[in-house]
Amino acid sequence: MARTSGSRASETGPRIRAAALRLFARQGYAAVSMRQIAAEVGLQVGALYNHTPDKQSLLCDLMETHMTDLLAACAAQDWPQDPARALEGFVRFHIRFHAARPDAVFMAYMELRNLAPENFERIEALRNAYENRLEVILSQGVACGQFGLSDVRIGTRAVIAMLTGLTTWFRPEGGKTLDEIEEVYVTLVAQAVRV
Amino acid sequence: MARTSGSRASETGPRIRAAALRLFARQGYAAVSMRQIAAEVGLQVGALYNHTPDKQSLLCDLMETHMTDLLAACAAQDWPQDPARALEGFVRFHIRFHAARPDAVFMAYMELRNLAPENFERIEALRNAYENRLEVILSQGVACGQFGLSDVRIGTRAVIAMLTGLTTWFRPEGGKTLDEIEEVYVTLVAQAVRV
DNA sequence: GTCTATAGATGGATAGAC
DNA sequence: GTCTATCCATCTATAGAC
Repeated sequence: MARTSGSRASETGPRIRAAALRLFARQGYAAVSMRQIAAEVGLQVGALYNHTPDKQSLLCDLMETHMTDLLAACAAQDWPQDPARALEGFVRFHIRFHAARPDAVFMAYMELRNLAPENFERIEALRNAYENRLEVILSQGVACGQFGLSDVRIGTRAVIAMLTGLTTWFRPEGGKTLDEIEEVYVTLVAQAVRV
Repeated sequence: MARTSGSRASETGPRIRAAALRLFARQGYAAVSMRQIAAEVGLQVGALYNHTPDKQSLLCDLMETHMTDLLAACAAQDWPQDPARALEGFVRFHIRFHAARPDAVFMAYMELRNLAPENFERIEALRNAYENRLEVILSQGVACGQFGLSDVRIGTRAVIAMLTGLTTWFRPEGGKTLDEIEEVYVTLVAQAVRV
């Protein structure tokens, strides 16, 4: 209560996580040291351990936060009954959500193998829950004859890979706006699965 | 000439590279130690340095070998004049080549950021040369009115991402054979780009 | 809650004997 | 060409002063 020293103490945790996210995404979990994270935040190494039990927990927290944010945002969307319209909505939602947080997406994709086994299982379950949203849409479209997909499971993975791949090359300063790219993807996906 | 000691000395280099490839793909470059690689081959650490100047060169060699193999195989294909048939050929070629070497593909994709800058540039150029093969096919299809793609550059990247994503989940022991999966992808891609 | 200091382990890479 | 032994840097995590 005596000190007001610049910022609330409770903001240090989030700042550490933000720095770790940046660094993990750019250099990879194994290549980033706790010292580097501390320096990025303006702390000494020891101080980090007031905010996380260890490096692995830091990674796991970031991954879990990203996945639960994704699932929450996905659930908050309103999903049209019509499969074709739902699919279009999914493509737009996925692109916008992922393009808005490239670091988290990149990390979530690349660092799965650096999770301890029990952490991996939990994160993997969250990921499957998300992909299931798309799989249900494709199934419904096939069931009612709107989509001509010969294998829903493969189609789901193909579409997810195509959409997520966008974040590996999209740069806001590039020639195309995100809106323009979104339109191209909407068309590509819609045509790919139609009868 | 005196010793025949089990195997030719000249096979040690390839065995080191094979072990490094396996480990880099499974755990990531930064997470793998030279001691681990040596143990996998049945050597002590110091002996590795008779076959590679350092760890970075080992990674770079593996990446470059993979990319030049890919380009050579791609050039050896015979490519139909007709864009639709060429596109089908590309999909089949890409899937087969990549499914046959999942470790190399995974490493080539994940470890780009661990290359020293000058190495990165060289590998990136090789990658662009490969993607250009697809871009040319799509351009020709658009030019002659067979494809309805609204942006060739985006389409190229979307298709590559979709195809390469296959290697992150395909397992030979899974329910589908590679041939079956290949057919699904051929259809998905052909439909995605048609007018 | 952050600091300094350090423990204890492990990393890449080298030297010299064989 | 491989071994043993080692240098030296760096790493994660902890201890204790403030």
